[in-house]
Amino acid sequence: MSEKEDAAAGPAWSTRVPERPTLDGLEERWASAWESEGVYRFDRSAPRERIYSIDTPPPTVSGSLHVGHVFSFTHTDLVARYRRMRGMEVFYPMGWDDNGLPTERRVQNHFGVRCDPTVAYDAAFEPPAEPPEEPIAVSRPNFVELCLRLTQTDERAFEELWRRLGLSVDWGMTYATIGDDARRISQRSFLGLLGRAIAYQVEAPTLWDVDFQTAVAQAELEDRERPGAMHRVRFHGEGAQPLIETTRPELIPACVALLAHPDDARHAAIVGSEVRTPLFGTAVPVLTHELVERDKGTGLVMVCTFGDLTDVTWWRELSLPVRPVLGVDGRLVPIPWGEPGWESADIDAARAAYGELAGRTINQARRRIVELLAESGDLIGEPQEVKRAVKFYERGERPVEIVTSRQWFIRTMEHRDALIARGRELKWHPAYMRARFEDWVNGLTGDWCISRQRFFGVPFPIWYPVDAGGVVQYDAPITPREEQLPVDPSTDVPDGFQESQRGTPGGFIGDPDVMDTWATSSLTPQIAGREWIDDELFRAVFPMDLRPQAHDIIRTWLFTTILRSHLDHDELPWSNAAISGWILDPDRKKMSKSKGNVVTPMHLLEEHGSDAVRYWAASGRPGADTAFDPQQMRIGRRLAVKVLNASKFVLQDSPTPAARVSHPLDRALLARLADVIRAASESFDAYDYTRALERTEEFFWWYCDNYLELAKGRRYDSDPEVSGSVARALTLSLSVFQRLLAPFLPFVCEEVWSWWQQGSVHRAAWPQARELERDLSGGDGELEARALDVAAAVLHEVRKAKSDARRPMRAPVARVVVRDSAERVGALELAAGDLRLAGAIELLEGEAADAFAVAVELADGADD
RNA sequence: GGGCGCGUAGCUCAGUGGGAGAGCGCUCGCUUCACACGCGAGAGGUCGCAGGUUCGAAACCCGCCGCGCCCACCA
Repeated sequence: MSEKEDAAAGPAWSTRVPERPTLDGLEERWASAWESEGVYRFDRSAPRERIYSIDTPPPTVSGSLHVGHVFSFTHTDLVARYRRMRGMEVFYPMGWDDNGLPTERRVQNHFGVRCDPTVAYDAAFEPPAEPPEEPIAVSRPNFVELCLRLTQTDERAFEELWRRLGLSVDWGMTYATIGDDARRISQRSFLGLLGRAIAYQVEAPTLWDVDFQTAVAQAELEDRERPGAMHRVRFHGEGAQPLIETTRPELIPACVALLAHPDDARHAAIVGSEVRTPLFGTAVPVLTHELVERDKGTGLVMVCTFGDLTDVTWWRELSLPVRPVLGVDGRLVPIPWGEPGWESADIDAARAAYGELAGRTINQARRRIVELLAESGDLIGEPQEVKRAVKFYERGERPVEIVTSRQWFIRTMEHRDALIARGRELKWHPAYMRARFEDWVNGLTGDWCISRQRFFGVPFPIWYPVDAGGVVQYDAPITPREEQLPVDPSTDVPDGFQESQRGTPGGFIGDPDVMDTWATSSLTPQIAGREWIDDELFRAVFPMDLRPQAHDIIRTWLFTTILRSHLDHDELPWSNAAISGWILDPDRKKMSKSKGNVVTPMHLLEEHGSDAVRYWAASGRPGADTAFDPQQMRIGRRLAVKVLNASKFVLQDSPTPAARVSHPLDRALLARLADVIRAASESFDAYDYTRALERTEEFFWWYCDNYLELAKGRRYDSDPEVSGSVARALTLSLSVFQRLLAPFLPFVCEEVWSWWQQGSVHRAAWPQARELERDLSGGDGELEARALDVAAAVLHEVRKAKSDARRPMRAPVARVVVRDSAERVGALELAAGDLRLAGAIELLEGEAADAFAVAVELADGADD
């Protein structure tokens, strides 16, 4: 039982049972009471072993929260509330992910500005009231300021929603991924990796989005089905005229080789020879490689600079030359035909043909070259329509290309084995989610590219010297001192230089890029725990206990967070990962805006009530995709109403409880309750909140339908031992139910708790089976349990008789004859008097164990 | 092509070696002194298909079919 704390109750805690309890208004009332009482405040003075720390997912603020957020954030809150009631100090901060492209795009449109890192910072800059036609160029620090200004509005709306949903976050601890501290920690970690040569810079083929004109990472790609066409194209050889098939004929000028499989006899004759490309007459070798698939197309494949990642593999392994034709803007660049690397059997023809393509976009160039190939007779047959999966940047609108550029990378390939081992150290909930992590690590094809050619993000804290000849010395980066962080090299000046030297011979330039958003998000445990800024706090919360997140970002957020912690701390960032599923609409598709079926979360909370929505969320098992189901919310609301009414029934006019529960039915009830406490606790310990809810809820309904009915007749019994035993069983069980349900239905449970207890239920002790030990000691548990079973069964038969006779439930009973096994009849004898059937009850012993039969005679006459 | 998950009542799902279950929906009944945001009762299923293991399989094994997600060297 909760200890009565003297005078701890504020004005919000009343002590009266209302006449007509209602759910209306509970959210506002208790959310503000929790805030003013500091119920969820984190006490950092607690020893580490009593701290439970959560690495909350920071939602992207430039967008809106949707039903899926409500779903998964509720799961985390269930665990947080359970651990808090178990006596843990719960470190449960909230972060805002305001760093990245979505915010950048919103700010551009909202204020009518564009970021130009070459512009100087203007401390007095104020955007016009109305966004101008032509965007105003502003410095990166000014742009970041505008981002922060806009995201603050979003963050307030998000916080309001989370409070209404009842997340037990300590709102005194929030962070933003673009905030000063996040930039400081992110830049410091980067500099550490740079010092250890784990971060490095290199000019290499990189995945490239031509619209955003930035490098992107493997983890940010997704496949989309796109219609394409397969073209059969003839190359020119001495005698042989080999055919290839390609979906990307516009890359023929970028062709550097043809490949066949080493065992493919069909092409053995030309392997080792040279052939010339159609239209351009460039000589390319015919080589072999194991990766070529014989049964695709003609068995000959064209290698270009670069059509896909396989081209990069072949280019690397076969030491092929490069012939880049694609520019960073997705258009074909001018080519100096005749110069080294661009030789041709017929320079004029090559120039003429390529002149038709230069400056065009990929799609335009493809259409034109098909016409040219048809005219020259090198296109064999008609192009065949094909469906093909094409890689897109997940936010992009055109396929990613591969472009050679200078980028920053973090070494991951050499750590793959260690990362797999980290994944096995981590406790996954559910366990099978680990396979997704291992699949991803095993499938990595290159180091993690972390630089982006964008503006709103954490800048690389790097400058480069410019030599006397004006050449940038990329190999000799200048780094800031730690205490200078965070720096923006586009406006800050490195030690020993003046601003006037920026971009001049003998001067310096800043690295123009920003980090991938995951390069910062991968440090959320360090950011939330304020590593290096508040090391005492960091030591208290890191490594954290829990990472909650959805399964779609295992390859990004979960993976990169493990990587960074492994590299910087040589340990896991957290000991448990709880993976939530997605919300599916009734068609079993992931709910998304494009489907037009997104319901706004605030509307849901207003319509059904927060407890009801939480109940629905809690019914989604860890990891399982769950259907959006308003019906389930109505059931949750029904449960909340039941909690109100059952609590009212137990608490109103309660006779004086005895010091101890003494009667068999009451003792049996408490014994079953102890089992439920054990089951719910075990489930919560295993992060299976759904099972904890199911067990508790199932028994609570049974309790209302059966035990409370049995108690009705007995609680005002003239014998104070009977009434005292019932009263004690009722108050003990009510206290337990209110606490077991508190994580799921925090508002209604706080309300009913306040009617008779001091302090918040959310800081009360989680129920323990041993609270009931004293009342359960002695006696014959089995016999008493059987008595309760049989009594409930008889009650059921009596109701059935009334229902079959279409009589009201208050119809009097003349006589009940129960026939059952000797064992069960014996048990019922203990409780027969407590059934209060208002009529005679006869017990007969039957022959077999399944002899249970009840004959009910209803009294004739009026029902009232 | 590979991996993971799923397939049980009209719907959403629980059930992992021995009685086929819950809630909703449906049908019928009832103002019952906590609750009409209620209460009581009832109907409803060849547990995806086909083999195997076992005295016994919804559950364990093998194969297949279907759905979803992730991954892949998708020319």
